[in-house]
Amino acid sequence: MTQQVEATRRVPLSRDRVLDAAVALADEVGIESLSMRRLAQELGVVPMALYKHVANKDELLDGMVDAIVREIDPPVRDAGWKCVVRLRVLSARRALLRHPWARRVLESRTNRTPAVLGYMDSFIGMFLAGGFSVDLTHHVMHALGSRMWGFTQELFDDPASGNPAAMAPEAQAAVFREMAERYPNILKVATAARHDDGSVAGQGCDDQFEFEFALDLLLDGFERLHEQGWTSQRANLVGGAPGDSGGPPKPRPESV
Amino acid sequence: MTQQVEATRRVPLSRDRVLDAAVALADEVGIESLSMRRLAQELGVVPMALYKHVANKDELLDGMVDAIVREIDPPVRDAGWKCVVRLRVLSARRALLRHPWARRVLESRTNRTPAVLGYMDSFIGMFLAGGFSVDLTHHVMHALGSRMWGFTQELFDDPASGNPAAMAPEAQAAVFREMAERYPNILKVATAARHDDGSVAGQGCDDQFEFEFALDLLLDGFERLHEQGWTSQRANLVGGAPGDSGGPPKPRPESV
DNA sequence: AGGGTAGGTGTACGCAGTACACTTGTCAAG
DNA sequence: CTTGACAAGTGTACTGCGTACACCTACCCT
Repeated sequence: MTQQVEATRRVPLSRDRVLDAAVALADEVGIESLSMRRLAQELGVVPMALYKHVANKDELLDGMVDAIVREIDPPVRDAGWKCVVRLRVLSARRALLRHPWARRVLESRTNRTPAVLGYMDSFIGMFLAGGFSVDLTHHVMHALGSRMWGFTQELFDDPASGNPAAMAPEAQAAVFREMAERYPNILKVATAARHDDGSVAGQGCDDQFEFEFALDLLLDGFERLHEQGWTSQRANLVGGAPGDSGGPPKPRPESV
Repeated sequence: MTQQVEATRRVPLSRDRVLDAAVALADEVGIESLSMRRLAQELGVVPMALYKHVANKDELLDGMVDAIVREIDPPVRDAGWKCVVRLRVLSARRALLRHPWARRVLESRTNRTPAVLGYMDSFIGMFLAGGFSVDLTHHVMHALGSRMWGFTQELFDDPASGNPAAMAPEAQAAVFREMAERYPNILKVATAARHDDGSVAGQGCDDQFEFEFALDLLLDGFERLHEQGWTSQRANLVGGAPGDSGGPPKPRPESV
């Protein structure tokens, strides 16, 4: 009988099991529905049991982020910095797209977890290995910002339609007319983006294309600065703008 | 006596009064401590009273965002697109910096409020007025992304120190040693960024500089594409990559 | 004078995170 | 074989949240 109980006995929880379950649950029901109680239930356990394996919910979220970040491929070897960086970012993008909630969580955290730091460190290393100065690398990392993770914020998601097709065509037309009047420019680019791929209701534009467009624009900018031997003339902080060292971005002090 | 009561009687709530109080409270105690209950208390009113003026908390947050967005200056007139865009973004940045919580709220919302749409519309208008094609404008807006609002995500905030100076120097040294071992590249750029302005404990780098650096890098990129008459050859979606129309960003289909 | 209505109130519900004291299962040492 | 320590899981309870719903009340218009 004892044996039977042991046979039925669940495998004990562990931090990894908790984290994996949390990731799976978030994938399934969305991050906003991920609660300690719900997760516990999923694991067939009482809520407080989780606290034996994670300190609190924040630490749980950190662990989830770390798990995703570890999915990102390591940098490819023996290639130019541009290619290495590009592929790495696109790998990150793939990982993040597998878990749509990851973007939000990553943004909400003041990321100091090991995997995140490790990723950033190796990211910096890619530029340094490519011959970038520490100075330029620093600014370039800032310029890349969260695009390092492979996401854009789609502030722009299909502005014309609330629920794509789930409203009466008359109401749809009314919304459309209203938009045309109030936000003519948005409408222009929205409709232009659309009849490229024919659909009105579907996804307005190709996110992957937009992402790579922006990424390449930045990388090309970095390349130009690097070739020119750009360096941040900190002089423009204390005095007049010196002879622009050839590079384009030369911030004029705008009196913030 | 009735008069006396009337004299003491509070001015009635209104949507604007609620919104203003919410903004002020968030400025003061942080967005995460802004609750309906707390806000009601601040206004000397019972929580449910607020619901006579805002539908729910989400709508409250939307209203708060709108209030901030309305603080952004209108575009300057009679200047080149680059200057107009630049100044507008920097104005947005100033507005957002006045309310540190605004970034997070703006990001968390699926922004469809009037002021936000209005801002985006006029933003698009600036490029179109500068002679950009609708097509290029579209991609450029994506590339700008949330930088349109004047913020970077400071994923990078001073990686070496938890609480700047609030820890024992020995512990500080230990952390430092640990960092040096595990994240040597982060350490390199962090320390380099630092001794420029002398302080070790303070803000590691000049956010405004970083922001303008990235912004100008993008704007210069836009300018180059515009001058070249760049256009997105959507052909690369259906067939082979056509003769690159001169512009740098030419996404290779990377098999996402 | 009367009644509709906008604005403010009170009570209550369900859900969240988690503190704290407890039982239970496992295994090593005596 | 007992014992007892320790890790893992439990139960109960607290506080705070957003908000539904029924109610009151003071004012304006007829």
